[in-house]
Amino acid sequence: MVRGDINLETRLAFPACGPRPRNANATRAAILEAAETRFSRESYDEVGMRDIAADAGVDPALIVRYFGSKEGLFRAALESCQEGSTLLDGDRATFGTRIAHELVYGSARPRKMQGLQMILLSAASAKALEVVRASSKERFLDPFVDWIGGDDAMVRGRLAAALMMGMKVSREVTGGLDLCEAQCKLLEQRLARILQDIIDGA
Amino acid sequence: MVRGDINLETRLAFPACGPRPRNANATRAAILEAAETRFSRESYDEVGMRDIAADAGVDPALIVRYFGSKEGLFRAALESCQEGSTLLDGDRATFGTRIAHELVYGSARPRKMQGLQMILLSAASAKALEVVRASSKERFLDPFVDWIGGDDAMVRGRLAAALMMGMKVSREVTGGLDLCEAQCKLLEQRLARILQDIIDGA
DNA sequence: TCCGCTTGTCAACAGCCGATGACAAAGCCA
DNA sequence: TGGCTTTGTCATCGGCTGTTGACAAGCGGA
Repeated sequence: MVRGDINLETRLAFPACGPRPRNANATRAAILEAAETRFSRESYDEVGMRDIAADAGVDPALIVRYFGSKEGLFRAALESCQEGSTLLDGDRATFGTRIAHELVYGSARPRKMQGLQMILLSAASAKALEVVRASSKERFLDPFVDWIGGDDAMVRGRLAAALMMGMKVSREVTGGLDLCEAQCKLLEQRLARILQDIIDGA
Repeated sequence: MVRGDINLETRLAFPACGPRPRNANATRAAILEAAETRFSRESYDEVGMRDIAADAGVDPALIVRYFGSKEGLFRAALESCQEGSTLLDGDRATFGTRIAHELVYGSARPRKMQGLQMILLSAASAKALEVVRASSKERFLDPFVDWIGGDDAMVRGRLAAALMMGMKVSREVTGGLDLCEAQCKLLEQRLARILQDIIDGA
């Protein structure tokens, strides 16, 4: 988060506190971080380069300089995001419960599934879909399938991934507020068992 | 499909074959049909009013006249679509197999799940999401939950809907070409059983 | 000190978008 | 026939988008 001697908050609070310090690495990183956040909360089409630039406290032209284009930035953000995925961290036997809890009770703007969120949000946009298609398989699905293991791991990975993504979409669509406490708990339990059954191959 | 004495194909082939016949109902219907098709194939943000107008062989200004705005047209298209949903037609005991077959082997541009596809594609756009939130529950989820029945029908409906939507997204993201015949068959079987188990409350 | 490369800033471009309002023509009714 | 409403056409608006190129300023090496 180093960007010269002036941090993001200060810069946002006092936009006219002088020109941006010359630091290419920090600037690049700031843009990338802003892009990850934006693209995991809004769809590709909705996010403007000026938005990202403003978040990073940077001139929009610098995005083009460092990432070539909006599509290039999206690609970089997607790849950067998925590297940090912690989906598969933890005991295999508790995979279902962990994921189910995250899906039912987790923050609507999680850090854990940021890559998944980006894929989901931008799957609707043709341009972004190209990028997603090119990298989601090897960066998300393949590791997941490897982690599952076994003959029909691809099928099981596909099922589990579909269920996870569907739960996210479903929550997005309904606004996430239409179930009472008991129903949430029940949903969590059933979801956990289904997920676990899928990866266990039951 | 009646629109004066000149049908859509003729009009597209000969765009200069005279002014559009004066027929408000037919024009409205043509716009609505074009919108349904477009919105179920591309996201809300990607579809332009000029695209829809061109498909319907209509001046873009007429869309505003008849539906108020792009958002109004989307709302109308969504409502019109979901009325014709045939998801729940058929024997309850074969629900899983029917849906699974449709999800695995069905056309990428189905007529059956057009409403679902619209919801999915446009859930990423903030403006469309408002509309979707307002009507998807009562027009899609509630009938589904009623059809399932029982105490925890809401939870089960949610799970099944999530799985269905997730499969659609998953297929979209991967391009739908990454499984061999045997794997498709296996996927279909497992999906069918999981779906059936969900609605049966197992 | 001067040069050259890097980095940041700014104004502007072409293109698309949704939406508006003026206008023309068709059809209907008195 | 004359007038009114409905329907369709067209030009255009303001705003936003991604992208570009000119320009300025910092900074290190000769």
